[in-house]
Amino acid sequence: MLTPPESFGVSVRDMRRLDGTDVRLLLALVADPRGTVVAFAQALGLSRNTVQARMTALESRGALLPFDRRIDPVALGYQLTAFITVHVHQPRLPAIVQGLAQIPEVVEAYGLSGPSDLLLRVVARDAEDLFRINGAVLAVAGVERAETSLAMGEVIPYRMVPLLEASGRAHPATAHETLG
Amino acid sequence: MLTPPESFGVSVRDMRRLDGTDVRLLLALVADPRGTVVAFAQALGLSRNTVQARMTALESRGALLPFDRRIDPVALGYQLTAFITVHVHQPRLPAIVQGLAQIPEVVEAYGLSGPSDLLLRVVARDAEDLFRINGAVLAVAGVERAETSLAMGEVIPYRMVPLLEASGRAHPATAHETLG
DNA sequence: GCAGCGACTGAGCAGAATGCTCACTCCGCC
DNA sequence: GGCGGAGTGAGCATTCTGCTCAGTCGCTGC
Repeated sequence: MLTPPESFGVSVRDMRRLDGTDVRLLLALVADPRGTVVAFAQALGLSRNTVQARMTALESRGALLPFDRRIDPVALGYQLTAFITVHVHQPRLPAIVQGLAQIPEVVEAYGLSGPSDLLLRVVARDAEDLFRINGAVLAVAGVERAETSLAMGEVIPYRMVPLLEASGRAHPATAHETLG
Repeated sequence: MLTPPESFGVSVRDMRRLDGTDVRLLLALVADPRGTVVAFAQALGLSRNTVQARMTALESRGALLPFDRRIDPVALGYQLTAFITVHVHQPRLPAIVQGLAQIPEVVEAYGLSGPSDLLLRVVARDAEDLFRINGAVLAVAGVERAETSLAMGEVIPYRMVPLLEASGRAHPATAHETLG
């Protein structure tokens, strides 16, 4: 895996990769999601101006996913999480997805390669609720089989920090960075 | 069964359910993650004071998940997402989880009921990278089998709004709420 | 070698938001 | 009837934001 021709900084607007400064900013954001621009500027040893520019750039570049992601279903009363692998009549996939999207408890769905076609992440208030939801999934026209696995525990909570750190090492720094 | 209570992240938090006002605030937050307290107060027809109190309450209550969740792996150069179901030697589960946690690309992991023991969400830069990661998973002592399914598409992007709306209808309002 | 360009900086400024406190009002509850 | 929780409006010092401008630095292209 080669590093791109090493111009540093984000010169191209559509460039996907973040440079070291962006990564450090994200790390700071993780440490204090509601921190002020001023605080980050100080923490990163950058000027307020720069941080402000980077922040808006991150947003407009789509490096930040929607806020939905930060809402804990448990707080809403959905204590259970389950994963449902779904086998479908493939030609009808689009309609099936539409049908599944009607079920609020389906909080995420991926199309998969391999033996099963779809992987759903669902949340439920309790076991009975999960049973009902499972039924709702099966009721979607085109769904041929659904296998539910209850999440017994989130053994590794969603995390991006290790990747950020790896990414930071890969893109060491911009010209102006002198901090370790 | 295979649940050492403490090692699993999903502990029973003694959080009260969110009331209608909290839900409306979350909805507003989804609409504008960086919105100011003042703006939300106006949007919800509440006083600035109240919104401020609710916001801090939400945070301290743990209704908001870490910021990690909002970082898009694609922006970091991880173009691929895959799900790996893992069968393990169950008595060694805690050590296995520890081992898996060493792999940065494993961004999330759940203990499952049912045929497989673990479900991993992994990200990778490309196919070759995914192959390497798959190897790393298999190399963890105690892992007996791992089946990788590549995510071909995020057919339903992670979403909480439908649940919020349902939740809002379920908990109509607090005593002071008169707004629709 | 020099001009251009992009990234970063420091300064400045008006207006807005924050954090906090206080006094007061509702409303349900024991 | 008194209490406590939740909300309100006001006030105030401090801080942050959003924006602009002029200037520096280092690479890139001519």
